[in-house]
Amino acid sequence: MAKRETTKDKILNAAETLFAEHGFEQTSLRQITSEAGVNLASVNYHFGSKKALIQAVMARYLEVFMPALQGQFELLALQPSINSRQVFDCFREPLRQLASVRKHGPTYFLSLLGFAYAEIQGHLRRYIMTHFGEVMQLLQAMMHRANPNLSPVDMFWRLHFVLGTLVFTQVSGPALREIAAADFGESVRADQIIDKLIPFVAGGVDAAMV
Amino acid sequence: MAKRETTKDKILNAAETLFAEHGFEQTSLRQITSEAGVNLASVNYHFGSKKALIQAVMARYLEVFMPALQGQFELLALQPSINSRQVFDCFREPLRQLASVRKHGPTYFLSLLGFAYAEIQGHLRRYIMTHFGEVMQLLQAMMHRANPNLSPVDMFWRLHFVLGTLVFTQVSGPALREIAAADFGESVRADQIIDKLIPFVAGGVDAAMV
DNA sequence: GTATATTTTAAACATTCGTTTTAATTTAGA
DNA sequence: TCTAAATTAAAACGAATGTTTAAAATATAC
Repeated sequence: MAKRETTKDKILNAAETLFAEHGFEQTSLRQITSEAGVNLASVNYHFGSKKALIQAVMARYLEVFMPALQGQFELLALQPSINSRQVFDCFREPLRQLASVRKHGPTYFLSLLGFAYAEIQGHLRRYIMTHFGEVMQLLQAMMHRANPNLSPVDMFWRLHFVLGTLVFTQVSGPALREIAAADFGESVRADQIIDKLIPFVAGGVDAAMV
Repeated sequence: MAKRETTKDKILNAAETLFAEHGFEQTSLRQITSEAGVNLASVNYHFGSKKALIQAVMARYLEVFMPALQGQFELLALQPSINSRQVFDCFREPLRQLASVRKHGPTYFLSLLGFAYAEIQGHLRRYIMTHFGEVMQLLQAMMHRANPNLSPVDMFWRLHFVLGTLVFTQVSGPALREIAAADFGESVRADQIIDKLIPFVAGGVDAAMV
């Protein structure tokens, strides 16, 4: 039967694509409703406000991604010894699974996360901490087991450096991929950047603190 | 005699502070002219447009920073062997010298750079490449000498990861410093973050490519 | 000192944005 | 089928933005 796509879903899908490509603030409700083929007012009718729409778009992914990530962490926690590389590799499978949410789910999600952090820093941090605090604590615990010599405050900073790298890469990803393709003749798919990213951040986290 | 501060300079100083604190797009011309105590229209009279004002603010720092950085690179190039850590340490002194431009020059500059990259990616990249291409080529040469085993394309990506880390750290710096101070009781001055950053990025660049 | 050029000022302009309103239309329940 | 609720539609609102205009004020040159 496959019931016809509802207005709410049309908005979510159009918003997600535009948000991932141009950011939240750069995308207007008129662009979204035009792309979705619905009336402008329906966003406020179904979601209440633009901010609530943004949150709904993020939630659709986070509710799939976070439990999957937690599962990976719990699996890794069984190991007798852990290193940073293994912790970051935990992100791969949950990220891949986002393809079930939407065709380009993995790419979209990272891009959304990047813009969310860059544009509305405080809100996203608070949302993640209140809704998925357990996963974040697990991440911290894993990182500490992987690097017990690093002080908590130094680990705090390095984890945010990691986040920064991820965020920036996704936000400026299309432009960088274009340059890389032009300069080196090597075109990198969006979902392959994480293969270049993980060794880098693992190396950074494991670096000696001078 | 210390001639009275001209309108143009008043605008530049007010704009710089507000840009560094809230970003370019988040800062309106009315905020700037109000803070500077000048008329709204004087921005367009003296600079032509907001975009030109942004460029003027950035240029004031880049024209001091880039030649100083080039000097450091040329000094390092004389060494028989080079490692990544030494390359990144080259940024310290030029950054410190920005205090001569303005009281909080070093902090402002990094913050501006962060916002510039996050908000108007293409423009800044193009501006830097056309005006300071020689310095950027020197940086690439230095990094290649420090890590000859890394392919050019991999080095390209890692350098942009580094930039991303820097950018993000500065943009979300105030919020992060606040959290760190609250959670760990350790308050870090803005200009001290770079001490935590350099080992991280050096470790990331030197990581083995799996 | 006067005329010219430069700068400052106040006001309005033209867009764009998220949101609200009000009426029309569709859907669902009795 | 009739009625009430839910949804869609068109239009306008109110606020904010960068920019332009045209007159007033100031500084500069002869």
